[in-house]
Amino acid sequence: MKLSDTLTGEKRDFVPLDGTVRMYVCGITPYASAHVGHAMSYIVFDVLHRYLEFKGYEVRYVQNFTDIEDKLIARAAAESTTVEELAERHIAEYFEDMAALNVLDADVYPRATQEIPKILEVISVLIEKGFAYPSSGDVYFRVRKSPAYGKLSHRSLDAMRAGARVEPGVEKEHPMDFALWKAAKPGEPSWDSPWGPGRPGWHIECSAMALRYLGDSIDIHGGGQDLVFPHHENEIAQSEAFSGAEPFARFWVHNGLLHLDAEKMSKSLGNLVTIRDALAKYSSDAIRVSVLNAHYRGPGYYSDEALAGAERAAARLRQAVSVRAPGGVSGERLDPSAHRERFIAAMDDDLNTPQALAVLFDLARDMNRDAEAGRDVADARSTLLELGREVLGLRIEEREAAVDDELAARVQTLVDRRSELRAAKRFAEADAARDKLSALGVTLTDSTEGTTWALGSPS
RNA sequence: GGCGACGUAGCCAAGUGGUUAAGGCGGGGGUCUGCAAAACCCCUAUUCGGCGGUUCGAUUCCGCCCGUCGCCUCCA
Repeated sequence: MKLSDTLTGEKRDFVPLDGTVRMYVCGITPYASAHVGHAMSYIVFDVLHRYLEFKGYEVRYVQNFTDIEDKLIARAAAESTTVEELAERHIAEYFEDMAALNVLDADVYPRATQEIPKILEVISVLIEKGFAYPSSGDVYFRVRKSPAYGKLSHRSLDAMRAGARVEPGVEKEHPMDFALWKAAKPGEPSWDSPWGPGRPGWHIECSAMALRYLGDSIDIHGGGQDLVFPHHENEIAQSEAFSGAEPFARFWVHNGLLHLDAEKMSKSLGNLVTIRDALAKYSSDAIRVSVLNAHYRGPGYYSDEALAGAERAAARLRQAVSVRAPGGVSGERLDPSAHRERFIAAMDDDLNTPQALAVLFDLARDMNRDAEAGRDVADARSTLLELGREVLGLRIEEREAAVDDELAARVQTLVDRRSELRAAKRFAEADAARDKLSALGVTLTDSTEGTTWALGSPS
């Protein structure tokens, strides 16, 4: 398959270094509930994960939690709790959110606070090699020592220097030098180090975890586009300086950012919709469809209109898997192999999920049409479910009725009475019964085989 | 200011140097139904931001312009 690489700007053939694909995706900083922008990112990498496995690769997927960081410290203080408690709570919530979105688990979920020895090792080696220097309890990375600094984000040190913010009271050799280790302030969580008590800087934890769990050279490093600079730029600099191995990551994969009302959804802007908010209104299939309906590298848009449309689209797939030829099949069958090939070709082309989804919709239409014509669509149904579920992570299942028996019995009684009225052609009374049920949120579906009902709007 | 991305039907969104420019939503028509609802089927861009250039031919390649957005500071 072909995959885009932010570092080179190329779309080229993806072949793992060896039999196992090593994939590292930057995880969350667990100081707040995850929002739908996170959902977009992790759905994208979930589909990449799933597709690589579908292609027969073994994948070792590592996703971190940065559970010590300025925001966590500030938020914990504001909530009068500890950093650990705050992080633990949001990590647990994150796992629930991901499960609800049908995102497969990574193989390892390392946490910064549990990787301090490796972090200290990396920093020590960087100092030994001259890539880092202590400065009054802090340790900084020396960007001028790294000649290729800026290669990922495609900018020069000079260009960055112009806009660099100079923090007062910090003694750095260059404005762009960044902290590997931060001296502890009173009351902050800290760990002992050769440079005094402190905590890791923002970028070092990802380098340490990637190096520890995946090695010096990994196949895919992913994250949102907003991480390209400075986070990933710094990760490359640190990791390559530490190991001497290049490239640190063979493919840098970045997803576009989710927008809400024409602006990027971000924590600082405060225009957030949490994953829980979204799941309260829309199914995970709808959320996934809305994400996968656009290419991962472009921006995404979250709006009620878009999600409602995606909900209808997801329902279309769900409906298609239940179609059967009325009155038996004629012996001809719908052969889905061409659809399957088109789907794979689309996914092979840098994960073109909009096109892959389109193939599934084409298949759904063909199934409806052919079933009506008396053809056997069993193979097509298997293909639709295989590709939709395994690769795109859709559930494609009937909504849970979630109706207790007592209510079901009462509704059924009313439905039966209406059926009797209809049979007697007392339509005015029958319609009144339907209206009454409708007011209770029950939708009726009449067919030649009788009347079925469901809570809420059908399918 | 520097770097980068993008502008395709009412909305979202793929795509291609040249037979009919995917798909979804919405809208219109039809089938089904006692009537509905739901569902399904069909239709829905002579045209791809504007102006030039390259070419036999460009929406697709190049240049300029206009517009939107992102990064350069914490962010998936």
